[in-house]
Amino acid sequence: MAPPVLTPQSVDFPRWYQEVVAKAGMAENGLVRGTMIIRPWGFGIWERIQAALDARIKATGHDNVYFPMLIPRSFLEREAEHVEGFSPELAVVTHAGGEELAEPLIVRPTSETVIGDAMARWVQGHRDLPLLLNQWANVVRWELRPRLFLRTTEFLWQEGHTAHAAWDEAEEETLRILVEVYDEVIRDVLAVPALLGRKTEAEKFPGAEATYTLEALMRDGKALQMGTSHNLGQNFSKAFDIAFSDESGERQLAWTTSWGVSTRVVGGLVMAHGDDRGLRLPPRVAPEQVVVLAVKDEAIEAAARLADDLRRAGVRVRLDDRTSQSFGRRAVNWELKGVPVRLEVGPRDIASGRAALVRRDVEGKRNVALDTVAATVPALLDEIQDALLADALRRREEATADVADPDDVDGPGLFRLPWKAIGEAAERGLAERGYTVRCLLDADGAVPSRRETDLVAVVAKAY
RNA sequence: CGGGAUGUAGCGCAGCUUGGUUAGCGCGCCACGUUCGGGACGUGGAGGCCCCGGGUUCAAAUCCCGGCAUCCCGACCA
Repeated sequence: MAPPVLTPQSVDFPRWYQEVVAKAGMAENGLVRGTMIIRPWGFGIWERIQAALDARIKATGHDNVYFPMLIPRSFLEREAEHVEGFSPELAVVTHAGGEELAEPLIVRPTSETVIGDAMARWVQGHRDLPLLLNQWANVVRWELRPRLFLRTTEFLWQEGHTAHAAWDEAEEETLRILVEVYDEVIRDVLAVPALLGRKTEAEKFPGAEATYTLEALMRDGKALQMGTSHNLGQNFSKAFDIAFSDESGERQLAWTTSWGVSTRVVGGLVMAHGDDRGLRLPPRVAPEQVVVLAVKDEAIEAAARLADDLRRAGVRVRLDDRTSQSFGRRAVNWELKGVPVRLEVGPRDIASGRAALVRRDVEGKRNVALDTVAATVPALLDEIQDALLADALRRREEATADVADPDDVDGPGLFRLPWKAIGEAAERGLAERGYTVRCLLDADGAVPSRRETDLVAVVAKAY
């Protein structure tokens, strides 16, 4: 037996993560500290996520736009909490064109300010509302401790920015994005079950009135924020004068929202599903859903035919006919990359009209008929998609404990306890021990409304 | 910004203490052959500003001074 491909998760989870990201060909460090080179396999996964998000963002009525990456420093300073929140992590351009700039430029850490400025011009009357915008962009935040995908200096994301005529419309928008866009993609595409809730005052976005979040459990018992949606109230419309004339001709300030999902979710996908052999990709995000592996030269032709059948059945398929490499090496490699299904075709299979089918999500191989298997694969991919979600949900349930008191919070996993039992003082106490309130839920485990008082806090260590 | 460590081939490392032939090993890469149903093996080969700058010395990867970069542990975060 060859030595293990990866450091086992149980031995050193962070090391496992770094190794799997590198060996699966997902990403590596860039030349500048904290930056990331996303390799084809990693970018392929991101493109699938991006497509799923983009489709739902458009389906809910938003239009894509693009704003510049450079922002005058004075702009950021308009919203007090916002500057305070971001100023430590800004990258600033002080020189350009061979000269020192009169006003330094900020490389955007997020775009509320520039988009707010444009909105102030674009919104004049109530008929201009709601204004529903989204942009795909890169942003820069000078993070102190970067980790590939999870926290990089520069990252890719989408940021939605909307303006509304009334508070409840903004609130509705904030929650619609959370539920109809983010949760759907994270659950149905990434097969990651997330808890949807509200952030505490301590954890909310700088400048927001309320921040909603999707929190997912990773395999080491830590939580990861997969996305956020903010109701900005009138904070930014005050700062940027986003105002409109209502039906009665009164001048009113608009209510705005912003929301984002970043390349961080790729890291979440890795840590939610990956095992000691590598990635386990849900079929809907897998750049290749099936690999047909020709065991020997004599089998290449039959393998190619099978790959064609699969392609016609609508499956993203890759033919591996690199017979100059050993079978074992290739098998290990596809497992590292997490391709959901592998079909092995060798001379012995051809002789008996079959192929060996290997699912990445479960142990074992089984024989299937070479000429009919293609037709059954789409249903099998759905089954794998569901199985990964079920597995992640089961893990989360097993790792969730109900406790009565902050002092009972100890060890990995999620802890549910009454928010009243914590409060803002104990929240700081938990933070000293490395725990944060990930989100607040209502008594039924749903997103709490603004007025609810009987809240449940979910506490965990987080990335 | 504090504490710790490291910069030598694409990657992982040895050599440095005690300066001295042509700087070495494993993986990877290239060629050929034998292999090939779970990380194959043999033979041959390519690949180095030993992080940068200065100093000591007949002689520096090795000793000294300065710089830069990266990694790990804490405080900030999508």
